[in-house]
Amino acid sequence: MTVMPDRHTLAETEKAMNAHVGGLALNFPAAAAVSSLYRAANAVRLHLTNTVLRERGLTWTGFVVLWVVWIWDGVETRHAAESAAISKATLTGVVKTLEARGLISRRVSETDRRLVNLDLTAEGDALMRELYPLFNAAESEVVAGLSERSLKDLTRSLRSIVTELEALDSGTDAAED
Amino acid sequence: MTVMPDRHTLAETEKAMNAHVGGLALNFPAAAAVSSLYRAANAVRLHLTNTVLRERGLTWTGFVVLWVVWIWDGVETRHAAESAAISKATLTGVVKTLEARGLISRRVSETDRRLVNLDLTAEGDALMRELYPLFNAAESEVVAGLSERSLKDLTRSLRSIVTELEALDSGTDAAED
DNA sequence: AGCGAGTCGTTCGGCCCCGAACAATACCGA
DNA sequence: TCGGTATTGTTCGGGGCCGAACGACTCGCT
Repeated sequence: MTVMPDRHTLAETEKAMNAHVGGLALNFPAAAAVSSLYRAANAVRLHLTNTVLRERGLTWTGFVVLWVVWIWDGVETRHAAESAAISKATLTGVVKTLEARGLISRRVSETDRRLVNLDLTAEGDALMRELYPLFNAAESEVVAGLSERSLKDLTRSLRSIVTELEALDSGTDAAED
Repeated sequence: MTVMPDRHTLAETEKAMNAHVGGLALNFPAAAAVSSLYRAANAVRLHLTNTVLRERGLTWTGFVVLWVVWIWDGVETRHAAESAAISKATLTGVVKTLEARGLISRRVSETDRRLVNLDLTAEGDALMRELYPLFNAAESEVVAGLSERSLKDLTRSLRSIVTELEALDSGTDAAED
């Protein structure tokens, strides 16, 4: 087995970056943070998918949608999309998949016929009751290396980024005057 | 305009969670961290894509691959896939797209005919030289709300998670004795 | 020399993912 | 009442994304 991974080291990457853009006035800590954020999110999704979800035939996004519907005892699709942080178009496809597996049901609202309500089937509910504790245990393992304090700070910083982005994006096309 | 977003509040979500799984011995801080991590990564990708990449006809992943090849002055595809944190299968498709746009070139290695070397074309190089400073400025904006100290801690914690995951995943099917 | 084991990039099938365009529906002011 | 405007979920087209299977290739061993 190779002890030294053949992928490039952090220090090597920084060196190569400097050789290319060292002269420019760039924000390296910001680049490092964004890069780490993306890598970590990907790694976590991959790990949780492979250790918990795949053997049950669920994808990450499918599980997230299931979770949202479960926690709220059924939701309208527009809220489900926002809670799962995916577009409405994506949600339509994911729900179709989950519906085909008998885990979720769609029901057009009677008071507003544009709306569609999502509910778990009995099977979906049973699955989540069994699966979520396992999923959460895997989540625990993922952040086990962080102190309680670090974990709290991490969560706060990440939420701060999300908040910042919401402000930035919503202000983009709004009136300035 | 609605001041109060109609999506569920953090506190409301926790309340609903407690109602469902409050009796179980779960790790809530871990769940909050993972959830925040995923949301933040998605939000950042969406924001940077829409503000910088889309107008140039680039996707997030396409840009990352371009960046990796740029920084290293050409790489073998296996290293590019790992650096970009995507599978080899995905890389094949992304490279095909970038190649069709004349930004990247493929060249079979002469010493080992299994390997393929990736290089930027002159056009690709010019694009990165112009684009990366803009991209980095947008990255700066994303993390502008964090103090220097918070940013550093954030990056360290995220890297720690990645490291932890690499250990977990590689140890899964390896010999234990 | 040659064969078996390992590694490389590609292909394939299935799903996620999004923005844009769309039809159905609801709401509101004249 | 009724026409304009806004909102909802869906469809469509183009890509990203992965694991599994595969053919091409290399290398160590005999």
